[in-house]
Amino acid sequence: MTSSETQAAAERQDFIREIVREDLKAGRCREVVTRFPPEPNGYLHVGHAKSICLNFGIARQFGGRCNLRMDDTNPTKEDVEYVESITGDVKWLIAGWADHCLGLKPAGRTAERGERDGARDSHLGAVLPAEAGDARLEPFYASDYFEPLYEFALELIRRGRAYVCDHTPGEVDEMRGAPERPGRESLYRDRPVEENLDLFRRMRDGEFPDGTRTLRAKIDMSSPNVWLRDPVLYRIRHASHHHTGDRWCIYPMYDFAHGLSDYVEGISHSICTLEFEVHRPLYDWILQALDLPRPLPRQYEFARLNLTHTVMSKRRLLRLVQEGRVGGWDDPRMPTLAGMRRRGFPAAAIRDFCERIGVAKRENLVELALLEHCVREHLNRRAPRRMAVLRPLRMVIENFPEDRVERFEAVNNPEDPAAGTRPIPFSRVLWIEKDDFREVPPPRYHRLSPGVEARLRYAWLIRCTGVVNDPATGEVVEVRATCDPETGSGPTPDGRKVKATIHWVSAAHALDAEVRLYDTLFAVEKPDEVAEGRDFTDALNPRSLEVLKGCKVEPALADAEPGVPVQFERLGYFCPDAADSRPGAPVFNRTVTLKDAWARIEKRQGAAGTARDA
RNA sequence: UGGGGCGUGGCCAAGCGGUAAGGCACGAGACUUUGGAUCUCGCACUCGGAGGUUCGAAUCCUCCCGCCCCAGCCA
Repeated sequence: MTSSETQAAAERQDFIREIVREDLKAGRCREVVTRFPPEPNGYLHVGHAKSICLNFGIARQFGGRCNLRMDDTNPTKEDVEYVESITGDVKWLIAGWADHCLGLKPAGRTAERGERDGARDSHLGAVLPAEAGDARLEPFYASDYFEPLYEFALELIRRGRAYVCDHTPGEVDEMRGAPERPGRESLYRDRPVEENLDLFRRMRDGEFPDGTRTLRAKIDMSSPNVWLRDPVLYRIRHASHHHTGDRWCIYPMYDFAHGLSDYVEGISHSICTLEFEVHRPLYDWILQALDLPRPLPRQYEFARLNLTHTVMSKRRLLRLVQEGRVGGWDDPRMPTLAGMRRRGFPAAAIRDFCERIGVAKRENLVELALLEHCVREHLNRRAPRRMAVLRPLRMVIENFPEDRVERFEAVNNPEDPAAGTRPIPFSRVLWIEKDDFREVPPPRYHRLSPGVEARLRYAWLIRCTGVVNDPATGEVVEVRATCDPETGSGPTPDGRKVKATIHWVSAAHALDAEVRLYDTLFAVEKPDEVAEGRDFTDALNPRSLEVLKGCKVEPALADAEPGVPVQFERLGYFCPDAADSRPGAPVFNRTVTLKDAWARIEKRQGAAGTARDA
């Protein structure tokens, strides 16, 4: 955890935390229990990170806990692959920050049924890592509550608040009415309790095919809030479930399962996104209709995160994966936690980002630049510096003997003296970056060109004496230069200054590497807003991935650890790809570029040129 | 046109009746063996609009305008 995180946690203030603080002060709840309840039907993305940071952040700040729960009430869309990735991603994101607040439960345990103050109750408390001992823990599952949920449904029927409805899906749809027009009551609405009980039991026993009957809440078909027009509570689905197997053929709907799951786990604050705001009356109705003995959870809503140059809906991310637009859920261009991790984004940087974007109720579109800023800020302080040449151009130091090797001490991290130094070999033939040489330098370009003197990072000043061109294409294939060995570290003896410092790698000592450069997945800020008749995939950035082979990196990079970021000086932050990098054949992912003043100048000049031409 | 929300600088976002925080982005400069980092300065006479209440309004009231969400046996 960073010190800014400690500090910010104390000051952090948003409308939800304000409510929590008030609830605590007024004694409306004794402990703060939140939950993060994803449906295991896809991978987690930055939008989820916002929710995770909010829920765990609150638990952390107020000494409570946050349960990880699979909201798995729809067997047809969910899969264990997703519960595993979700669990891993959550643990990765909160590691070293809020893992002590992570509420899990002993593997295999389901809710305890019982009585409390004479009322039917069901409860399943969390186990925190500190109290786990040897017990194997796992996330909570809404599907673990299918039995108590079924009991709650029976109770609703007994109370005359729910009934079995035989209308077809089409009829139900048609009878629901429209937002400005009331619906019509089901023909089965006044079925006697006993008949409802019998039918519902037989639904569970598998006597009826899918879609033939539902259990519905008896509320108000003329409510202006359509979610109160006798919403479906249970549907029949003869499908096996990733967690409960074939034990059930009726499955509860979100609205019925969610609030009651919150209740079972003793959640105090149930935080979700804005689109559930209209469901809140139903959330409350269900809990209140049961006269439950313990305090009821309360639902609060905040605006979900939108990020420029990407899409966030699971449906669209799934399409990118299924259509092969990306390499998978963990493709480094994806806004998924798995993708960002593979790309090299530190969890702490993502948390910092989530903190900076704030929590409010207004719709928002956060610039990707903020996320990148957080990543750079984090990495600048800790990533070791290394030299790497991405697009090698041969340079010969004419006055440096063929057989000689010099070693310079290079600082590992100027931001962290404790990181020490390392030796880097220097010899007659070097690789420099193609970008660092121009035969004809444009205005404001102050790197190398014929006749110009520049600093070789950590080494001597050199002066370009000429070039060797490809006779066929005219392309520069070699740069000739002489070095001035009087110009060691520190200022030059004669006080002469040079405009540029360029990086280099000794050709005789360099390692070959593959480097993957990433740009935004989408070419436009709002891929969700494409023109009529076009698809969001039309906005995909054709240059989102550039693979460079034959890059030259300094010897110290031989033992770079997968997933651990380094800075390639003057270029950006990179980390060995966790999936494809091999000891003798490293593959680096570019996490993010360094801020680049020259690139900005070039871009501006380019833009000016276009404007003139137009 | 029913209901539920939301409108503060390019993007986020504080502000809770006392005279517009902060961050990102952007611009200028200093420093610099990363055109990196760091540092300094600049960047809303104004809070969707119009009225009203008040000594005083982004904050309270009224009306208007705009945007988002809701009619899955998805979550």
